[in-house]
Amino acid sequence: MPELPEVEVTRRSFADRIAGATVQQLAMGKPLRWPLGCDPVQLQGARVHGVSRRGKYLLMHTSHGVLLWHLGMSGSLQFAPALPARGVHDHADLRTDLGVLRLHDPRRFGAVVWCPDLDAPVARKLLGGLGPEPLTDAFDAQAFARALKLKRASIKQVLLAGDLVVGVGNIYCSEALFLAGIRPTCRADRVSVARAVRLHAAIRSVLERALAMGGSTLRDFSNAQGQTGYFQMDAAVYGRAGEPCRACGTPIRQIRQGQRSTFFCPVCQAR
DNA sequence: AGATGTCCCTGGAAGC
DNA sequence: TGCTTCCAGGGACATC
Repeated sequence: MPELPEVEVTRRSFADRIAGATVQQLAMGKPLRWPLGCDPVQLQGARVHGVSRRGKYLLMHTSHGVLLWHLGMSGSLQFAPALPARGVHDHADLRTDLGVLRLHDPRRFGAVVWCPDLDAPVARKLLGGLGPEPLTDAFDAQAFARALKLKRASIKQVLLAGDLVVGVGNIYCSEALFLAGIRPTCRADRVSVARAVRLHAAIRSVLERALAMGGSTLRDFSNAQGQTGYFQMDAAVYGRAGEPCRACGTPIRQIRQGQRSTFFCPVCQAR
């Protein structure tokens, strides 16, 4: 379940190594979340300039356009000089003169999408509505607090929506709200400026910590040890329904918001 | 227009 | 033991 920290760690693991490569062939497997959007032959001969990240998308900049990679919920990328024959869940192989970049994605919520450039309609559709990056100055506490005042949905759903800040997935959302002492069901416009500022800091703190641990997560993942690492992360509330809150001992409660599980401490997150 | 619900997909766990 | 059902997740799209 890659969230922003793992996507970033993934990026760092191959961006430098693939820069300067020339694409020989893009081989696609079973259909993914969205179609590639072009004939793979068009990418042959493209030179890879670099790989950046926007939210949970990886942007591979090439001489022939931008290739977007999304890991969905079960995707992982591997880049190596050579790889064994594709398995049943390997749905994209980008073969270059420097190695093969492979998307492994059992649940196929991921995607590889080609955009001629970042102004193209498909790029605008996928990237245009994204909010500020949480770990940059673009994510401003005061602006965040003001924006919350315009939203009536629950704070949990507003954070997940991705237009006020990107990269806060279901797991880190529960964790950040716990850290900030805010109940997930609280209406966003009823979060005071002071509490919004705390939440802003909590989001950064949770993501930065996960990013720092993401390295070990990814190594475990690529070593096929099984878990993706969220369970090594020692979550404060996520996945701990019924277990005692580490701060006050009250059993952690689990509810559903928008078809998704939310975890919180009813005492530490009183409102 | 903003909020909410639905769907895509598959493997693993839980329930019968 | 073997079947069925449920659940996890991000995000586009449909509906209210």
